[in-house]
Amino acid sequence: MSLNNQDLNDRSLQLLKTLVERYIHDGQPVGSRILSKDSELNLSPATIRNVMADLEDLGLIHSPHTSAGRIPTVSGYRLFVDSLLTVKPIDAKDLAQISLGLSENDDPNNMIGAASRLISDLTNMAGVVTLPKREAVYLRHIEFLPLSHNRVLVIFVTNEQEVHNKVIHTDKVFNAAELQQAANYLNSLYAGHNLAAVKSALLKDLQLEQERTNQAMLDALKIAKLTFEAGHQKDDYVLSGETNLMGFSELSDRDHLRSLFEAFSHKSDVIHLLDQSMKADGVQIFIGKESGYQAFDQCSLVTSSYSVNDEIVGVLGVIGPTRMAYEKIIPYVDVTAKLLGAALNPKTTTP
Amino acid sequence: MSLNNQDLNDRSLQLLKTLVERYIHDGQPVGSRILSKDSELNLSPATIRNVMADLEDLGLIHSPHTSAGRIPTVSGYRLFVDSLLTVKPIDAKDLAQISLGLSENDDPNNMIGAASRLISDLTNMAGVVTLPKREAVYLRHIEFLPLSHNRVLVIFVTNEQEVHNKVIHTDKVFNAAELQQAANYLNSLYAGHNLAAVKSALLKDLQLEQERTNQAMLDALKIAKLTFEAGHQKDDYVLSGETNLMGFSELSDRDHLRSLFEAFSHKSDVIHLLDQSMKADGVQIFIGKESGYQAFDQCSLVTSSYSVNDEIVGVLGVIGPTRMAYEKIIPYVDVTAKLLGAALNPKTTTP
DNA sequence: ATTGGCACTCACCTATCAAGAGTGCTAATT
DNA sequence: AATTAGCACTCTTGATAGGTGAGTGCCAAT
Repeated sequence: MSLNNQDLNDRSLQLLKTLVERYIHDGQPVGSRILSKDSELNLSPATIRNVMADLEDLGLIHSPHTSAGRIPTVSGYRLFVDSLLTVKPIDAKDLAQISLGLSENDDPNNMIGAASRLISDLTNMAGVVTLPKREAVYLRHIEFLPLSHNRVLVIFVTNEQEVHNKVIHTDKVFNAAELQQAANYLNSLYAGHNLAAVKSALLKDLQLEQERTNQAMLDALKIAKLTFEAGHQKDDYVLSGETNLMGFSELSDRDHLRSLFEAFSHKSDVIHLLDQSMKADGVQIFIGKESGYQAFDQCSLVTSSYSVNDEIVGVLGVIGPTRMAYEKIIPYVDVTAKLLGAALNPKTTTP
Repeated sequence: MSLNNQDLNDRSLQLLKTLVERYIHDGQPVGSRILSKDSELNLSPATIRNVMADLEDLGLIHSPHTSAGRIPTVSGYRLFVDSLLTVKPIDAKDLAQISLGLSENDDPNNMIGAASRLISDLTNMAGVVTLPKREAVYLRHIEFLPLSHNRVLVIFVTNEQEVHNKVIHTDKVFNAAELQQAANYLNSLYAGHNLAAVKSALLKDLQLEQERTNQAMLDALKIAKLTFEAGHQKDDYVLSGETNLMGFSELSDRDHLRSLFEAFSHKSDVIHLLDQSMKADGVQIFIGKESGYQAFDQCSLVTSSYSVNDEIVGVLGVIGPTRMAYEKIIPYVDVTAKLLGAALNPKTTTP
């Protein structure tokens, strides 16, 4: 109704704030009487009703039915978290729990799982953390082992300590010694180089070598080509505490729960959402249908990217009902993401 | 009431059978009138009622309330699946789907996931497959890479193509060359040997070497000890189609669903159950509380172990409501387990 | 041994009613 | 001109009551 500037005065905002807080707190539609007592404005319920009617015209709140109180809409929540929210500092005990929980691990993969479990336990909602994925991934070491027939097991290490393995099918059958030689050759040639660079160098070298007809090296390059040609990056995340979501009455409708959990198993939708918050740093919030996915209808997603060496490598987040205590959740997500990044940071290098 | 032999005549059993079938089919308590028409015995409802009263005394069926029909108890189901069931042959199209689905993969881990998804899709319930775990696991190849400080990345391959990796902390700092030498030494010493044997040999060799004071070899053995000392076998399984379970009205109670899904995430209970069916070969069935776990109250678990080279290495199963179509599910589980075993069988070895 | 008949039980559906919470509007108040 | 009291109205919620139908257990007849 475009009453925009006129009606969004301090008082309306103040009332919207208390309304949202109150609704988040006890899940019941908030009526004028309650709001009149809850806010410190000393206004009569009648006045409050007028203001609420305005807020409803603006699409910030709405009534489930005539004789119920008001509930924030998505826009209402959005305004609330963007401008009205006063975040609470994180509890010292919880902070300690996070640092401790993250310091217990060496293996990055375990660390991701630990972070996911920590944030889910602390918030009593679902925790989700993407596996770290670096832009610059360099090849550290490669190794081949012969399998039966013309199959070869490839093991290669990237970025300090990330181990990958796959099975490739070669044109001819190689024995262990030949493969060892190929690996040595490739390691001397490409170790320490960016993987993207390796791939393009590979094609060039392959052509060059083809002319020189050094069979052993040619074979090595061919094997390497097979190794790196298919994308081996698996976008994935670790989810914990999904079952916490079953405790929330607003999500406990069976079909709703089902589509939510189906989204969790298919992963692609969640990945896509998380990828979006990968771009920004700092905390990002998706409220209800803002995400664009039907399954997340009554859910909000609070995320923060985490960084290793000032490079954003992943996202940590919490999934819960739209009606969640944002003022607590936001700092928890923020801090956990920061601590996770720090914990993943390789210890100061020494030779 | 120990009327055992007398009352469990063919007629009673026949009626129990049709009762269970009917209940499985439409989920409603079965009354005497329906049963009278359903069974081919041409008995009046009154007679049926007498028989049902006997079956109830024997604890095979029970009434949810006075004026409802009868439902099988756990014992009733048990008797049904053990003695009364006539399994249906598997659908040819589905059989083709299974073989096809399992033949598309090279990586054993992918294959497990595929099997889990296949069985869950075909049965419309939850599919679960344990990762294959061989009794006899032999060391194939070991490799070390230096990390920062005194940390070393260990990669070792067991059983043809299973790649493991872990980070160990050594007493002193090693460089790449030293580690390479150690790996060579250990490979020459232990490659091809059973892992258990390697572990014990390690301790012996360590003592021997300590006297001879060959530092390089001593170091190698020490590193190996660190590598193998902590149990690195991770009992795990791949679960698919959990969300299918949300569609069954008898499980859709929120708390029930929650404890079920919590059991799925904690894994240990499920693992324990699956381990039990690892011992037997052929299809095993746990009905309702028979499993001993509260969470599986209204669920049945149909499992079959699967074998590679005549050695049982894992379990494939289906989790669904107690009221499931056993006559269809059983052969599906059976066949899928067999095909999975076959698909995992390493191709006939050639040098 | 089987069956028809009959009284009885219980879940389930529907209608009705009263209470309570909350609203919107209007007129009075500040 | 903003605020408030008052009032009629709406809609949910919970309790109560009646009716229906499916199904049972038991008894007497076949």
